[in-house]
Amino acid sequence: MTTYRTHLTSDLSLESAGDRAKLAGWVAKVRNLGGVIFIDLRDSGGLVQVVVDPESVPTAPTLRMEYCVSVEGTVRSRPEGTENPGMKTGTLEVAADRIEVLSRSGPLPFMIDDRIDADEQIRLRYRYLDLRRPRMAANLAARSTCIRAIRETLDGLGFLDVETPTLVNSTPEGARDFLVPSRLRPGHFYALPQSPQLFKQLLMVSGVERYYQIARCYRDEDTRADRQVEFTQLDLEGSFWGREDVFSTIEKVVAEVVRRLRGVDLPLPLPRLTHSEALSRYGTDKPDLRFGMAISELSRVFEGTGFRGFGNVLAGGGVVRGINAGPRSFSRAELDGLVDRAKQLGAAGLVWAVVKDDGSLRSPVAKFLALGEIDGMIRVLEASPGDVLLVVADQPEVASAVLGAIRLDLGKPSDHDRLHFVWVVDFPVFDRTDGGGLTPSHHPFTAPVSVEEMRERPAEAVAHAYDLVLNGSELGSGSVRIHDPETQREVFEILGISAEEAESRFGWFLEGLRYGTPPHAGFAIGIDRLVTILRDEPSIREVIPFPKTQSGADPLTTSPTRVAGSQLTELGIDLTAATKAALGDAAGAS
RNA sequence: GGGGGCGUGGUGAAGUCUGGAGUUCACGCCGGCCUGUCAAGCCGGAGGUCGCGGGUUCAAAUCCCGUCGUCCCCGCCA
Repeated sequence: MTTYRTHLTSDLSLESAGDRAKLAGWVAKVRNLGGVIFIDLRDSGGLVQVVVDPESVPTAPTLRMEYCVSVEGTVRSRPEGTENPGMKTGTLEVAADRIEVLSRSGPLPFMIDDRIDADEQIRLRYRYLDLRRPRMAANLAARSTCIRAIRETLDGLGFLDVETPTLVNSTPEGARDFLVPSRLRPGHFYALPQSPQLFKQLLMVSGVERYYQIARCYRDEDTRADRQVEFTQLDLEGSFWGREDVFSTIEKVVAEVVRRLRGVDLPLPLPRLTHSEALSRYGTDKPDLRFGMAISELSRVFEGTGFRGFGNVLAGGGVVRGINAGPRSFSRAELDGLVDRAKQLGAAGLVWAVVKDDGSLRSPVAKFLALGEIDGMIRVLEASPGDVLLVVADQPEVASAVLGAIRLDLGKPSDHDRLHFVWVVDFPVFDRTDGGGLTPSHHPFTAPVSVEEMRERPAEAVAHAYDLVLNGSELGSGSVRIHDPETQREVFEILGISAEEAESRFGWFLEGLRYGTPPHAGFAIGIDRLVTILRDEPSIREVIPFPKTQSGADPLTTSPTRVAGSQLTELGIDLTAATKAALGDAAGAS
């Protein structure tokens, strides 16, 4: 098969018993019994046991863990009673007659073993060893399979894979850009792209009609378990498309990825939920629908209530909402902990109530509630004896956000064995900023459903914008785009971006829109996140070969690093005195 | 920018609350024994500035202050 081998370990089976085999790989384990030596040989296909008998190999070389070796021998079934059912190749072994050490390994910084997790920083420092672990190797393979499934699906649908630049213009809104100084134009900078957005829209102007790209994107923001500064997305756009074309295409892609990585068929079409419904029922725009515990509206139940805690809020335009946390045996301390948690999340308080067998409530506020209110709560929350009910009275967004967070605290499954995809549709065109202004909910190139509505009530206007959510995680976003320069101008105006400013920053793009732009729509899916969930990994870093730490460092290469002063001079860059001082440089030196 | 967790031979953990000799366990490493093991077994051995700096104390892995690294979360992520 190659210069060094005839078989991968995964090629071996009982049917090849009696065959000659030349294997090459790494020593995963040595069991030296004094005469016979067993080696677990690992290659990219898996593991197989190699038997080194002193009669066949009188002068076996010293073998230690992770030595890279070449083995020649005969495939045979294992003697009866020595099979290992825990091993894929556990019914067979390779009887070696020649062993050669191709290269030795020093003592390992940690064991190459899925059962043991070394400190992540050490794993990253020696990532090349970490990636030898079967779980990590499988993650790399899953990532590759995912991208292959995407490409094959989209190639079959007539999409064109087009590359867009990764040295682009910086834009002040959105995430921070990574900047790249220009040597030929000192004082000028490129930015690394946060997404290929404007280029793919121009490709629609170019008549590409169906575009996709596996695109590397960069955002200079703090990382999280599900975010890296550098990440990969499937970026996709179609001309003469509305949102249904986006949905059906993305659903085909996702279903194929899930089929190959999970071996299951996703029921299509995927369910949909409106943005406002997601917020009111789950308190978030990325609801985890693997479990219920939805938020219910209780305001009408408490209309005219004598309980001032609720009555005052209702009178002030607030709402009363609650969740049924189901049958639970919380201690008083645990229930009080939930109240603290609600306060920490910004609610004035939280009312808990346990349904008693006789249909009454055990609750600090039970004595303030009318019988009809208690019955109403039980009816709306579909509560049974033993259920714990949690109620928040506050402004609508606060009540839902707090209950949504507690819902996740109490109910979120810790694994991703089940998959629950949902489209969250009808995002607003704009969100309110803290200062009371408007900011794009998605991005400023998103088409409003109705231009009239956007003009008249911009803060309430609904956009042709949608997210794909999997198990409470935002996988990606998309929208129908604005293809009409006049509408684009109006959006900038509402955002407070003057015509001159829009022209100077996006003029190159806006001009393109003036040359017969087809209606178009598109989407982008975070590949790292998708693979993370499908592999049931706790962090995005587990599916990225060489990820960065929370401080943006790479323990393997030690990047980012300082550069020679001459490089900075060539770029016309001078570090500030404060930076030099922090670096311990003498004044003037760099 | 903020809140929290963690940092102990090469690795993982216990010890820290309640200060008293670098103590313990497992893996790995080195040497020896062992011919059907498979997280092999048995015997012996080496290996640590308890992240770093300062303070309190007769005495600090342990208490206090600071700092660095890392992880989780909030902010942030059009």
